[in-house]
Amino acid sequence: MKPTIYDVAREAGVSIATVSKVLNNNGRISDKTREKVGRVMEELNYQPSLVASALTSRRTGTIGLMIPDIANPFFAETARGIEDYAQQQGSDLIVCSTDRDDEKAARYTSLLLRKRVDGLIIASHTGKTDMIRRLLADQVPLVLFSAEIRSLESSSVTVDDYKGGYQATEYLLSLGHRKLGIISDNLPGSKLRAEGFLDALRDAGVPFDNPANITHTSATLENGRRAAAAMLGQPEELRPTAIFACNDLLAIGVLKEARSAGLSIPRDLSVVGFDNTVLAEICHPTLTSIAQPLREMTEQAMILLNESIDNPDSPRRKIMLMPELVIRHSTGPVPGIKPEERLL
Amino acid sequence: MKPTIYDVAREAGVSIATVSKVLNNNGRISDKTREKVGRVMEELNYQPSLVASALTSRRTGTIGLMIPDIANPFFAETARGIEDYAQQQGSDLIVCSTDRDDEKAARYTSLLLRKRVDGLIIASHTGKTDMIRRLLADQVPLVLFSAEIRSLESSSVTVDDYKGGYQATEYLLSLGHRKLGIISDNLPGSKLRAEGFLDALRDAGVPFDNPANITHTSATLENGRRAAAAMLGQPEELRPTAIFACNDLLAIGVLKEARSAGLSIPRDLSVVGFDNTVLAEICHPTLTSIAQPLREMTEQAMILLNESIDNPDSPRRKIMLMPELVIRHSTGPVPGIKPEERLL
DNA sequence: AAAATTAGGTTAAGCGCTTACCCTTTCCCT
DNA sequence: AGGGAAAGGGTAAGCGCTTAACCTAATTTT
Repeated sequence: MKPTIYDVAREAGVSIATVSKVLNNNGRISDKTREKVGRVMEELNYQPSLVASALTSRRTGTIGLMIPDIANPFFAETARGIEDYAQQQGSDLIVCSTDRDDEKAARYTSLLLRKRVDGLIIASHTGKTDMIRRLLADQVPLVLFSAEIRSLESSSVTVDDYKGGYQATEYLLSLGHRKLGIISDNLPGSKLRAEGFLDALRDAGVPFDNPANITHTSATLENGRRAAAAMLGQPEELRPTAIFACNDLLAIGVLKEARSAGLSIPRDLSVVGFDNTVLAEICHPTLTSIAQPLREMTEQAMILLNESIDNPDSPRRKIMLMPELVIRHSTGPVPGIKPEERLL
Repeated sequence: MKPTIYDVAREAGVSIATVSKVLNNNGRISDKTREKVGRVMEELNYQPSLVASALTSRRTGTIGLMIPDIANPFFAETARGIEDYAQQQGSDLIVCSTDRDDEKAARYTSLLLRKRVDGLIIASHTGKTDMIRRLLADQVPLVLFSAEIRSLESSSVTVDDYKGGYQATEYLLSLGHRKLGIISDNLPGSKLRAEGFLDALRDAGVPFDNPANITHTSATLENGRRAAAAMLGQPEELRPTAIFACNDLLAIGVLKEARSAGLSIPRDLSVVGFDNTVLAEICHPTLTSIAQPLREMTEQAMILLNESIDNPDSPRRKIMLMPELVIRHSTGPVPGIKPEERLL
């Protein structure tokens, strides 16, 4: 049997309260006792049960992370950031892949609540607000990650998606592109990215009048390919010379399709992705992408979560961080364009 | 305050033992009582505390997963497989990224033990056996994943690394390649892969006498590049026409380096990777790779772990699964080779 | 009809900690 | 020297469950 606090107390000739105090380093304990108890702990290889301690102290030291899929690089990187931060404060992470399935999310949420996790970071909501609304009402410490819900008063950490879309588009315009395409997915953030795209065009006075050059789909490589195939299959005068994809996977699909259509990148087509995952470095040519400042985002998320854990009715805060354009080799100027025709 | 089992018992007019029994669906309870209690639980939105129940039942329903880095696609996919299986049985996963740092691993392990996880899946050991040996001695249910330790009597699930290396090499030989290179990393499994490589050459009677064509390094894209640069920089007669890299990341480094050296793949160079991660589909050309049967592996790992949890002194088992060659576009015949010169 | 089962609960003792509160000593001040 | 404060530690009541043991009434067996 694993030794308990009673065993330690007995061996050290003190009460369990004393042991508990040296364990948690509080209360008044003389150096001598502290040392003796410490020694006994070593001898017995005592591992205090955090489940017992959680029962009394109401802190489990574990936080739940809800994401669509841990096998998706963007979320794996997110998880890593949060894990590192949690680890620093002695907590750890239960990872829950929901596949954006509301029922699965509900099951997981319930499990996490029964496990009495200290808090939740949710990066997988589907837009259905009722479950989150209920959690909030129940005072469950929680922060929304990477996608917020405007109608809800919840803490959140996001990147400025609108700005990201705007930025990507501005950049493509500056390279001389005038016929642009956009492939968006069906997530909340992507809507904003698309808005940014459209507004950037409008602000530059570049018309966007070909409905075939905007596609909504879900984020897979194959869908990216298909969407690109449709756009690139148009007659030359309609076909875009640059495509903004709302995430890296879609963008890489575009890259692949372009190549098999015999186009050279970036000469014949420029492509910008979003998220700046490892994939952007892996593919060929390497992908220009809008980076989410993941490390800062995860750090902020943990800060907000901690606030909320320490004081359940501390004010909720929404934090929005700036995206950053990372230029690689999938983008280039429109061939033959004269410098003065470039924007900016 | 969250309702407890006492609240439910009081409202339902029964004892807490009864509530516990309907909760766990054991003991003898009439349908009427069961229903009434169930109704009260709903009304109160009762969420039984699994931490309290863990304290008595000695089952936390959580398992610890130790991996080098959750942001590494191979381990993220592993985690997903284990998570899915765990979820089916109502458990969940604490993910620990150790960076293959023994001290970090020790800290995490201790945390997991104090949290009284039901068992450990370890995919991150560094070859230092003492910590694992101690865990085993302490009867901690555990299974080694993806790399075993021959000297230890521990359950494990691995792919046949030797066979994988052999298979990759056989395939390259069958394409007519005779000057091969290998880039290995410093992990236990990779040694076996390299052995398989060398034995395949020996068995085919193909000499491997150029020490410059074997490199050991750690698994990063950049290291793959560097290693490839060294090999490809040799005079034509020494330079390999095919390279086997012991994991996908290294292989992709090779792809990149080859391209910037102006080589065309697979015409001028064939490349085989290992692990068959998503990256193999992302890169260009897509990567021929030795696949680990991840889904079966994670399933087996969970089966072994469960056995060990249910009966701590059930016999340990080592399971080795077969790798599979997945042919994509990074490999091809040596140019100009006649069919009869090919090995089969 | 008496004895033996069975169904359906209840009682109470933990599980291994934390913590408010209390009790001695010892020390310091005046 | 006497009194108060501080230092060091102990007591005991939970935290919210599970489960062995037990009890009573109803049902079955012979």
